[in-house]
Amino acid sequence: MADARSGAKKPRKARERRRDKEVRPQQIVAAAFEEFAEKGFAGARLEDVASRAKVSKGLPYLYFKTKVELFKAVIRSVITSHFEVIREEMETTDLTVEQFLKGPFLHFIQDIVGSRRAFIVRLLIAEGHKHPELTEFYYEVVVSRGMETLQKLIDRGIASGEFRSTRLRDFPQLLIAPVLTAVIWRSLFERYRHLDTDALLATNIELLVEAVKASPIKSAEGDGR
Amino acid sequence: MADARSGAKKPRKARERRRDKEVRPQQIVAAAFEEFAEKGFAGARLEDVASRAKVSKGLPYLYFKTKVELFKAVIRSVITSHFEVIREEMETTDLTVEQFLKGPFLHFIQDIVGSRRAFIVRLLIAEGHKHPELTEFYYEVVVSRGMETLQKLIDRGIASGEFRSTRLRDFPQLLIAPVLTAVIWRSLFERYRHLDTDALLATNIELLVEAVKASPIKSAEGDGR
Amino acid sequence: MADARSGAKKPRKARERRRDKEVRPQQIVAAAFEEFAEKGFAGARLEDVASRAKVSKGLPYLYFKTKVELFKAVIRSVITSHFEVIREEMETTDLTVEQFLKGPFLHFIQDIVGSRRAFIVRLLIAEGHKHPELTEFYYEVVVSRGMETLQKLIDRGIASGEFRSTRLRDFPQLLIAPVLTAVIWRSLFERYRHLDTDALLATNIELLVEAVKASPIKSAEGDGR
Amino acid sequence: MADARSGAKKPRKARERRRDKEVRPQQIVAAAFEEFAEKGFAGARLEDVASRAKVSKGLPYLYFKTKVELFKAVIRSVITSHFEVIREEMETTDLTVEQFLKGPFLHFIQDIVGSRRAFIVRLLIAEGHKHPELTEFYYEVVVSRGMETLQKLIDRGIASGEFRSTRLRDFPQLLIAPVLTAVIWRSLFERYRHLDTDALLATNIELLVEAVKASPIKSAEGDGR
DNA sequence: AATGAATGAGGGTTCATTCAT
DNA sequence: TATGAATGAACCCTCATTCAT
Repeated sequence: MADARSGAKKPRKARERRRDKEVRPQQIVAAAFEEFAEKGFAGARLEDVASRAKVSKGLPYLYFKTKVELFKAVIRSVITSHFEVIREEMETTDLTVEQFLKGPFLHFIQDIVGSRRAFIVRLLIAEGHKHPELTEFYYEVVVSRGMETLQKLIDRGIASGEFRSTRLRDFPQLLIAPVLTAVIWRSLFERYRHLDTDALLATNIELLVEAVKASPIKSAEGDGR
Repeated sequence: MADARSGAKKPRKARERRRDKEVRPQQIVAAAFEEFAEKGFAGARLEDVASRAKVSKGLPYLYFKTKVELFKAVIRSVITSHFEVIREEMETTDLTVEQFLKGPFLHFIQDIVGSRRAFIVRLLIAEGHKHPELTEFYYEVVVSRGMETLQKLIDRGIASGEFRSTRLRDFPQLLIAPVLTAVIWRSLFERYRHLDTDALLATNIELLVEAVKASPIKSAEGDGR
Repeated sequence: MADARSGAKKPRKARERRRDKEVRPQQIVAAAFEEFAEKGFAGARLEDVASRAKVSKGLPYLYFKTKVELFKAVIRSVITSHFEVIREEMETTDLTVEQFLKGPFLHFIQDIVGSRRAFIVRLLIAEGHKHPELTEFYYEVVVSRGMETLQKLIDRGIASGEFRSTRLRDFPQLLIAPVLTAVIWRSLFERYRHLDTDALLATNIELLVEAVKASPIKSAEGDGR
Repeated sequence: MADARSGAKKPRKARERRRDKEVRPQQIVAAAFEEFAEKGFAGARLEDVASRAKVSKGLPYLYFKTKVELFKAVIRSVITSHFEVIREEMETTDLTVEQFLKGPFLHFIQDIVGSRRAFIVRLLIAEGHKHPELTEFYYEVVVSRGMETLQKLIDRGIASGEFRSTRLRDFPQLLIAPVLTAVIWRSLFERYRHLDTDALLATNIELLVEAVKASPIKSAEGDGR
């Protein structure tokens, strides 16, 4: 399944061993991710995690002291890194804010919904309050920074005259809110009624942008509100 | 409904018992609600439910065959009834759509966020996929009808010329999305950063209405899009 | 096995149930005693305790929160009460001190060696340092009081002129020391070489008494014995 | 014993390795001793033994087939040799028996109590009955010989007229009994109440000697008994 | 209808032991 | 000889569920 081509008896195993050693935690975390995603924290059995990762029952404990520790590792593995990319882009782009929201940003959140990362949301909602440090970690790394960055983006739009000054600035959550809805719909209601989540997200951004955009003409007259 | 006048020896006790008989299940469901809300389905112990309801450990089994059955009863008890009221109002009101959204509807969703009912959301997200019938029930009774009703409302706005014809009509979820966000924020992140959920919800509606409203002047000129 | 004679189907069970409820903890402690005595704390399996007590695996946990708790209960059950009797006797007797030591006291310690209580010594030696509260409890209830009482006894002998003033008074442990030896010999070496523990204990007391006795005439005539 | 002068490439390493080869088992046994002493047989983890000995987890298995085997090696290592010295001295000394008991013998047993060797007592008491061969070995090498030697010593005293003929001869354990008491007191009760174990042991010997000594006058007449 | 003692399957965790390197 | 990753049996403890009363 991997790059095995050496005809000798053991060299392949040797290489695998060595690689395994480095990959094991990831393997286990990946398996745990699936199990947790499917069954929730309490519902997931470490034995199943192990056998999904094709290792023995006891091995996960070599890398993760407890089930909770493994759970945290799972959360961290999903969170890490994905958000930095879009953040940087957001701060360095030379697109207009509207273009950015309707382009890269929209794609980013559409991707989230489609990706397995979305499960993390369910996990956090379900178990978060039992693991405050984890929630705090998530808040610091993802939520807090995300909100800040969005706020800056909107502010930039306002400063440049592209947007009116509205309360959207104070509630950047509104740009994200449908992501949650989409994720949850997919995992709960999709089987009863299909929801085009891409369009849902696009529509939300369109409408919000429409609402806050300084219309060429309007700007001459003041913004009614 | 509970008026018993049986001339037995201990009339008062008899009456109490009769009342108990009717009230017991509610008592238990209420206690279960609290436990499930605090600890999730798997984390809640039937023994704790029982003692919270001040009944014996075995009693819940007289009314609910299994823990799952009890869980379902909890979900149903929260769902039931609360939504019918607003639905009827929505269909019979003679407010303009904008007035309705910014008035009764806004209050309704603001209430949800504040109420204990909000926990149900977390429960459903966490456990829903394991209980499809339950999810289906919830979908039918709350989600599906809710979306339909909102759609009708928006359509009414369009028909009356109050609103432009936008895709909001296809995604009434957008009017609700921040409710989820608010509920989850409250239960997970409030301790790190306060969020004014009432304002969040209000802002969302304002912005969406702003976006879809047919502005008197605009209508003459077309809406740029 | 018990007093079953009622021919009816259930009455016996009913009676048993009720009695069981009160006796269960004792039953379990008794079974635990055997298991711990045989295998030590770590070596004993709660499941074996349960089946020895003819109850289900989980029942012990209804009465004892943890294995350690059960262990403590075992220790307590053995300690309690047995020592008070001899203590009182020691303080109220009108025998001479020599008579008391060679009579009631000797019998008391001889009994200990023969009884199952002796196992407790092994348990404490083996596990005591891991359960300081337990050890402290044992020290307070048995050791400390025992030493005090013996000291008083010896002091009485000195005061009455029966004994010389020797350091035995400071080390009443010497009157007890062979009990430990006897217990341990029995459980470890008896199979290789028989030891008459009764005689061992008797000899120790004889010799110590001989050593501390103030025989006024002795030097002149030999020791009346 | 370890002088290797092989002219290989890395002489020093070679020599080290050779030395290691001989020292390793001792290293491991020493580490195991500490662990067993602290935590008992079941409580000690082989991994801790290994890391205390600064070797890898698997190495102990190269020298000791199982944990039990290692345990036995520990016991043997402590037993061996220490007792031969005093035995020889006992048989070749030209001190009087009283002098010997109050001098070298007393020092010997006082040393035991202070030394780490004392832990062995706890280990044997706790686990001995599970390892009969071990117990037998201990009995043969230490107990049996020790008792015999003491008996001979006492007999020598009697033969020389230094001692009366008493039952102490049949129970030389009495000279040793307080050692057990001292060891156990130290490890269990010392924290609650200090015991001067040296004085305890000295007192025991003094009193026993006093009891069996043929008083100058008595010796002329014979000891009535 | 109600109690709560009792059951026993199930899951987290540990650790002696193995084995590929 | 030495390493330490990996195995898997075993054991403590929990808790949904039953059932005699």
